[in-house]
Amino acid sequence: MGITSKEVADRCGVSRITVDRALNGRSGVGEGKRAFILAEAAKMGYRPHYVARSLVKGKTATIGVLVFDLINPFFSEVTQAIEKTAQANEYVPYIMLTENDPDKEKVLVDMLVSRQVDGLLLYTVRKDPEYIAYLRALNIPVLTMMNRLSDDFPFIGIDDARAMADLVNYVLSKGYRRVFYVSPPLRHRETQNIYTLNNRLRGLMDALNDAGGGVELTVLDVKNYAQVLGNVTDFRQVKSAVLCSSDMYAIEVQNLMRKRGLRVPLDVGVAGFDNIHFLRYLEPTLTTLAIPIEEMGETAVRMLLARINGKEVPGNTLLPYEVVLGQSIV
Amino acid sequence: MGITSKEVADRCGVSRITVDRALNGRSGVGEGKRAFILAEAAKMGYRPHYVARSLVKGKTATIGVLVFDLINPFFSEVTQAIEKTAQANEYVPYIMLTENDPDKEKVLVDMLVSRQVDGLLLYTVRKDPEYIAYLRALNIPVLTMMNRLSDDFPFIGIDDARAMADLVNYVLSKGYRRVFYVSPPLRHRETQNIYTLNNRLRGLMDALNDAGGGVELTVLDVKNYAQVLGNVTDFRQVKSAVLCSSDMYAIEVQNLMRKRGLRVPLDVGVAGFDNIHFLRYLEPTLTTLAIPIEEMGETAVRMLLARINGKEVPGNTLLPYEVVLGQSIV
DNA sequence: ATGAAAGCGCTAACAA
DNA sequence: TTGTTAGCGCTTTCAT
Repeated sequence: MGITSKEVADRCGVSRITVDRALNGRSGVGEGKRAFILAEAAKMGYRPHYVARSLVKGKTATIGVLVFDLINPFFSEVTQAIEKTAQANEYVPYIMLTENDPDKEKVLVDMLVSRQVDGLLLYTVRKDPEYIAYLRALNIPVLTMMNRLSDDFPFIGIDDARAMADLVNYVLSKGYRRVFYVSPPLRHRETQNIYTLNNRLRGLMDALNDAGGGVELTVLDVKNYAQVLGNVTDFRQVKSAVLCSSDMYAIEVQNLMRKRGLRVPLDVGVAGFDNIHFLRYLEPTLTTLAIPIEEMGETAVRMLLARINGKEVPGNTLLPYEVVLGQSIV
Repeated sequence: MGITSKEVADRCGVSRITVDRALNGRSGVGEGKRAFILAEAAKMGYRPHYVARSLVKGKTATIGVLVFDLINPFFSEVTQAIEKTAQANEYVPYIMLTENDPDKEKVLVDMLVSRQVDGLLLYTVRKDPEYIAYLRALNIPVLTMMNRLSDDFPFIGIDDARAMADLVNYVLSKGYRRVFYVSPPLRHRETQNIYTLNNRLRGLMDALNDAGGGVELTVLDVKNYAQVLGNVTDFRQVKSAVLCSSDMYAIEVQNLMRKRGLRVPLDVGVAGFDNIHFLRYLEPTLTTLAIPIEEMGETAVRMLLARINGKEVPGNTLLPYEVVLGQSIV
């Protein structure tokens, strides 16, 4: 295909290794000769062959990244930060999507490891012991994000339970006494990794308990939550709010309410979770919990690269979060 | 690192090549022996070394994908389709973001080629002849998407001009006689590749011309378009609509109007372009132009893989589009 | 400062 | 059916 270092060497009348030294800025080649070689190489359109280099070095300067999808802005935003940070460190990420398919997750990890990624950054949807053992046996750094998997792998995320509790306390402080909680199905607790979702629900429960009762809670972890919510007509009887496990649900709920002619927050309050970039386009502004999405992607990559370079990293990194006071809760 | 095929061979008392044949389903190995080797390999945790294979095959089964960013849903959606299609064909995409930086674009292409991608799929922001010559000299298949670059590289997209014209004709048919057009800056025509944007503007102009005048047009290709639009108070004097080069602008405009207490579409019409997935969460529903985003990503990868496999593909692929009749234009 | 030899893990071509 | 030889393009000893 391309020009090889051998061809450059022949052209310059030196050995391959001398070309290598010149090209990679290593010592052991005279300045004049180095300049000459560089010029010749450029003229010939020489380009280093990363695959060959990887083979001999045993490092590819790639990382494998597994996320849910790219439709949910939370993931596309964190993925963007991951790509940016990797790029800045001259690593290239393999970005692969699991789409909530545990089997696919395993296949993808296998594929990535075959391609000799130097490390893995996982938003995992699995949590079975076989998978943990499998990952451990890979003998490459693995970092988990948001959905914690096991003590074997450093984790980065936020304290979801406390975050949700803080958000709920804020809502309660505004006098809301009836709460609907919208979340994806929480039934598959045993098989799927829903660490994050579980913690958010737990935080909600804890906050309500600590408030000493008196607040009515309805958990809507069903696909047709919109229908169920649509049948509720007496939002104003008790001051009511719909809390959501993510901003995407909150946006849906806001529209649902608008369609029914209900005003947010006058008739019913709404709160989200994540603080995706997209919220800036919404009106009324959404009360939500800000995860430092960009910082998380960036820190995750940095920590993974540190591990790859043999440095130790904390086993548990919880980033700061913030309750965002929007107009949807008053 | 991992187990090599040589180790499996030693363990099985055969030669490396026999293991290779067994593992890759090639002929030239007895069935009993094959089964035995496969079992041993699995037991030992053997995993093919893709880097070594790539080196000898001269193919990496990777493609380089350059897109703008992942924040804009248009790109994250098309990228998702690209990843999915690549994955289904056992290719892995390197997804890299240019963020509208022409210099970065070149650096990234260089990096990808060094990593021996089998082909490139570009949403390019450059269009200078040097770049075209450079890409041609790479001698690997290059496919361009949305922003056409040159006849040298197959292109996939939609007929932006006709699409915009169709959309505008629909708007005019509703009696709108005053049009504001919101677009990113169109000034850097000479240096940046704004093929798509240019065509959309041209389609708008053409449609207005064909309508025989009588329609007032204001092009807002400035960063502070919101301010300018904010100063317009007489939307209802002449039936007015704000058309946008993309849905993201249209969403911003809708909110802008809502903030000012103006009703869409009663006081002013709004139309977007792209039909991003996110629109389903908006109210009132947006009139827009549907690009088959998923189909585009899928077809682009398919065509690129066809080229990689030595097949010819059309130089110009225009996908069907559709005017989506939302509530924001009546 | 320069080069020769060896090898990363795999596979294509040829031999037996 | 099985194995040997050679080599992909590069880099790491070790020698000169």
